[in-house]
Amino acid sequence: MQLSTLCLGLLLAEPMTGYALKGKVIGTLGHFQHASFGALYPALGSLEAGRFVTSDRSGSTGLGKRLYAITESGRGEFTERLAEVSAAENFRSDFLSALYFADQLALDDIERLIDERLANHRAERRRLLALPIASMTEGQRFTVRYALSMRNAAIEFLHGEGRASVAVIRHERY
Amino acid sequence: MQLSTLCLGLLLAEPMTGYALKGKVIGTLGHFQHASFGALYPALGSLEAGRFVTSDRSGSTGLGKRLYAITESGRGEFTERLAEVSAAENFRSDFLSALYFADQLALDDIERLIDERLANHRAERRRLLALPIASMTEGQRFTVRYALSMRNAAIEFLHGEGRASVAVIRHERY
DNA sequence: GGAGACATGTAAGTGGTTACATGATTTC
DNA sequence: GAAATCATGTAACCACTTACATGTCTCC
Repeated sequence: MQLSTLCLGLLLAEPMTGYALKGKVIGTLGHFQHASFGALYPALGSLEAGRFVTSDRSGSTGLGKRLYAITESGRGEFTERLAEVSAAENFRSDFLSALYFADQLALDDIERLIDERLANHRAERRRLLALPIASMTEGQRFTVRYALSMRNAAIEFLHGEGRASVAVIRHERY
Repeated sequence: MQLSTLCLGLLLAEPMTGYALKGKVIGTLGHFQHASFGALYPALGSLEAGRFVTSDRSGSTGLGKRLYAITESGRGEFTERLAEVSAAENFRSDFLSALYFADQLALDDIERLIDERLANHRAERRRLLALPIASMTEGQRFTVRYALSMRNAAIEFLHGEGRASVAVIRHERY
């Protein structure tokens, strides 16, 4: 799903600045989407060009704060785009790519990679657990629980089999 | 990890055509990487320009079959690139993006999305289970088991909580 | 000689990222 | 008045994807 579609959906709830929009994406959709300013502002610009959002500039000097609001046509566009999304997931892992070539890697590097990945998963699990579940819609809670169950599976795997695998590789080598 | 790095690693084992390289990526790294010809041939071209691979054209007429082989400098380059990879994973999900906005979606669409995702996970699990585990290195087996444990977690979640969530949404609406 | 797999490539476009540049507002 | 956070934007680049165009080899 494109960032612009995400913006449309988020603006359904209330008008927001681009900056706030980025915070929302990172904060509440961060477990399956990303956003950078370099992508966000151009996206908002083209959304405005298509009259799917309007923007209200409060300050008049230079770059003022800009409040984006969705239009009627924007609502229609969002509904249309949402109905078209597939159930696809896009997973790319440098971690697994490296481990695939584990036989070319030093044991230290393999262990470092696994520990790093484990730390990342745990940090993300903490973040997910700290989310304000109570104030979310059921759909939003669903995404959090889904992400959580994936993280848990990954942590469990890496903690158990991951270390076992390193032992096998060590044994193969010496 | 870039496609060109992957190619380098795969060519370590034996010289191959671009076509075979793509088959390898899709077949044995498909659970965490992608490859299209439009990306592959330019990548091989720049690898050759950097003298990291050589190519041997067998047929002389037009576009002949081209066997790519890694050079000594290519081996060095691969080792260097491999040592630099981080444990990062890049996960983007249109599925979760849509579910995040479940309150804007018809119940039928929600169910369709979950069923589709479930079918995808199961198909991928079957594919992973059919892989020739015995002839793989321990690192390669590791990536398969990791992917498998993630798929299993997703299937279990969607099969159980997924349906429960739909029931909650249905209940909220009527 | 037709079908289907094998095989190579290009061009245009996409949806970003990274780095940079700037300025406003709040808090101590 | 310094530092941090809030805020907007551009330019260059990147690693792809999609669609297209072409041709070969093998098997029936």
